[in-house]
Amino acid sequence: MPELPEVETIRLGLQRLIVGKTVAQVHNYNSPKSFPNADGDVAQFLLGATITNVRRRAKVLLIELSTDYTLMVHLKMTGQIVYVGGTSHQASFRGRGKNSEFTSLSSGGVSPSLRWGGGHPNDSLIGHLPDNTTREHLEFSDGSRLYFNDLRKFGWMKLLPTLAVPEIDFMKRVGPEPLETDFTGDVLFERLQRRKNTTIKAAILDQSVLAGVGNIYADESLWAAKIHPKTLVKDIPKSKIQNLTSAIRSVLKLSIEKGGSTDKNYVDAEGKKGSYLQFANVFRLDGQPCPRCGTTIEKIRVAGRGTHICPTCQKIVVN
DNA sequence: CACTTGACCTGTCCGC
DNA sequence: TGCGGACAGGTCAAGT
Repeated sequence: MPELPEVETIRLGLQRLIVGKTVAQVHNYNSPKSFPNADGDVAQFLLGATITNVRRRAKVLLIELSTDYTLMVHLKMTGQIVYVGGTSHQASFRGRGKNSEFTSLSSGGVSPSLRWGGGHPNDSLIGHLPDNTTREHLEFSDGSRLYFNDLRKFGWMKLLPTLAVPEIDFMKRVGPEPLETDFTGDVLFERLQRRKNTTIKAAILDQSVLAGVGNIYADESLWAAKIHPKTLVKDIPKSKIQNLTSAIRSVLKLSIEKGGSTDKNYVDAEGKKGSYLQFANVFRLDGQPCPRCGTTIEKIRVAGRGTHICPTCQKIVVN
């Protein structure tokens, strides 16, 4: 699920919702890849800590604490971070919808109808929490809560010293942020030199080449730049990489504007779905006409991932 | 080192 | 309706 725009959307929500709050309780359910229990170091550096900032690097969420520790969260495929505000009355969480304390349902933020979500546009993907997908859950001193849900248990939440964050392997390896102003075609071209003999799709999914692109935005960007995803990196002229760079940036920006993509699981920090997929041109649109030329969109497999292309707009170039 | 594949998990969907 | 297999947005370890 969450690629850069989804994680950024969550970050923006959390920045508004939890900065300044103090952690009063930590609950751990079944999260084999996360910190084990609300005891020991976790309790020492998490309990009583105040949230000072919420940052993002690539697809990783960095919740900074007054204890100079950072809560790192990776949502992987099905993770969710959901804030539930307000009272600490247990009864508030019973029943789906009408008594809900979810900010998304009480603040009038109604998602537009969704192509993929199914059901009524007001439906939340979230029932009362914690539920059977909840892996961690923080309770703040004002009674509001932050839930980490993850159906498939690929995701994790870890606590480590803020100064140690840049030292972990992933952070050292990860490539540039594509929405930074200094991310130019020249930069991407240079980064791609490490993956010259693989397909362009595999290359842009590689987080060491650039940060934050996943399957949805890879397909959308390659369609926008008119590049076949199976094209080998070495066969793509620099001018095309310039186009791809612009495409990646505009696709990611549009998705952030739309609150990200909700296929099945993704919701923002307030439980709301994102609507980007309504604006997608190829992703999951196999069988439908290409918006640019009308050719039927196909689904193929590239780099082990389902991949959507317009066979007319996107041709494999061979040198 | 560069590259590909399978594993991690659980749920859903599709065909028989 | 039930069952088996393929598949799902991400990364990592292990293989070639």
